[in-house]
Amino acid sequence: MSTPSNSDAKGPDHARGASSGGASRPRVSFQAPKGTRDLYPADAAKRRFIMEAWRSASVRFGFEEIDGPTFEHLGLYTVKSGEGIVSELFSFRRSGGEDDYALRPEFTPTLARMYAAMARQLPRPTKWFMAGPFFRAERPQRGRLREFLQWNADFIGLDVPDDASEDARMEARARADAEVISCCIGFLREMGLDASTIRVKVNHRHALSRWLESRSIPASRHTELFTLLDAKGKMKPEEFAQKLSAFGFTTQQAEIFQKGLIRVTIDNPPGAPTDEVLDLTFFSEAVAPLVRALTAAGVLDWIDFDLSIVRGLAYYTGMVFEVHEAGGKERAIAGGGRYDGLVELFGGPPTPAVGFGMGDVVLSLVLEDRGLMPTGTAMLDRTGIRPDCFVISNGTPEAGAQVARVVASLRSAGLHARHSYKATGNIGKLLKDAAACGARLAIIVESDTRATVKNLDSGAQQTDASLASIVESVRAAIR
RNA sequence: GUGGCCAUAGCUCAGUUGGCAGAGCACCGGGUUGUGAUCCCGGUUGUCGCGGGUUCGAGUCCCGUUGGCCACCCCA
Repeated sequence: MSTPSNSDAKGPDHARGASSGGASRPRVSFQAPKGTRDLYPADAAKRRFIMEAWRSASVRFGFEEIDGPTFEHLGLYTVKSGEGIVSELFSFRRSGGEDDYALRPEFTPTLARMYAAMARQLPRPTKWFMAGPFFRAERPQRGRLREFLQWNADFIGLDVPDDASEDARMEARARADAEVISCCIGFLREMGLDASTIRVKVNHRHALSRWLESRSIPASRHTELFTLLDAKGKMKPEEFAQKLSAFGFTTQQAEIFQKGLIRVTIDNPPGAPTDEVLDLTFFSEAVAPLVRALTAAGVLDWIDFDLSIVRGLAYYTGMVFEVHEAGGKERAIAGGGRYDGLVELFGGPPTPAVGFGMGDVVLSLVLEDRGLMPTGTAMLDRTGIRPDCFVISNGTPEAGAQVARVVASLRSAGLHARHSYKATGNIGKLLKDAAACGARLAIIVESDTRATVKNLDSGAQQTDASLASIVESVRAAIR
């Protein structure tokens, strides 16, 4: 390791090896790439916990699991989002190849591609979910990394015939919208969150569009209004009101947009005569079926209707929503909406669809902050990796000789059995080892035929158990 | 892409005007009490993120670079 450096002869470009081997080597970084995570056992358990909960909620709500490639042709993403998206992607070309690829930054294009390819033979509606890694070339900060997990659930097509009336289709869209939102809420509820800590903010693009149309404001300016509403929080109220006046809204009306929230119940729909400042008739008509469907699903108490939620994406065509921690300090936990034109854009038949995505980064922050991320044996239980038993010797040679045999027979029987790798015969230290790994039972081998079975949760112990029937004893004790 | 702060043992951190690389916890071994604790003794752990520069001498000062945290931007 004391080889003299020959960097003088190699020049500065070769003097940067992280290795101390002496000979020049390519520069190697021993740090993980920016915005990625190394998952040690406790971290991997958290990931598994979240992934399993996502899967469980999806299955419970009748979604089927799919997945696609983690990289796609670069063009798949520029079709929807334009060339500007490229700087946000990890894109690459294989050495010697001619095609450009990109690590997937989102799932919707893959979903639309997969659906379009099979549309003729898929049931209506089709309900799909997936959860997996995604990649975005953004600068990391709180709640945002370059590699993260995302859960997607999508409801594609409607549960009515193609020739159904527009009213029937509107009701069907609202049912689908509500089912997707309910699935998201069902997961959050399972995590221990509730309507006082989490708010689901919902808006409907038809409401604003029809309001603008009624004022003869051309469609070309609708996007401009969406952008302005999206930027609401980043400007002073006076500036916001002044810009809003360009769309015919008064200062008083701007205050309603400023506050955003419209709390709605089934008995108190928006557009009631009490709303004198801003005529909410269009909003009311747009969301009334959705309010009914959310009520039927039992989740209306989680919902705030919020006129300022627009989502950045141009492709949303109806309901849009975001899920926020009630304190409003974190980034959005989840977001989604209706995108009725997207499947067609990817070569499929005209197909209404609604879905959402939820990342693991903000979710984890919220769960950790509220003490809802399991730790210790609770996490081992939730992820199914808690040891059933920990086999130790009482320190005598004849007992010590039996440990490996006992462990092997327990493992052959399908039990999760561990033992100590320590040299000590100190029973107190070995029990500490057993408790540290979260084992339910400790088996203290006492001789070449007998053992003590100790329940590490209760402290109760059964003495003089037979080694010959140890598997049955363990099964009985952990039942 | 822009800006601020930061990087020393496995973890949390100290390290004075530049002068021998440190503490607690953790971990490992031994001892005591046949039971997870307490206690006692001993021990391991360092490319001071990386690469240059200044200097007799750099963890410390300077430059660059990588990574982290935070804000802006963006947010599928």
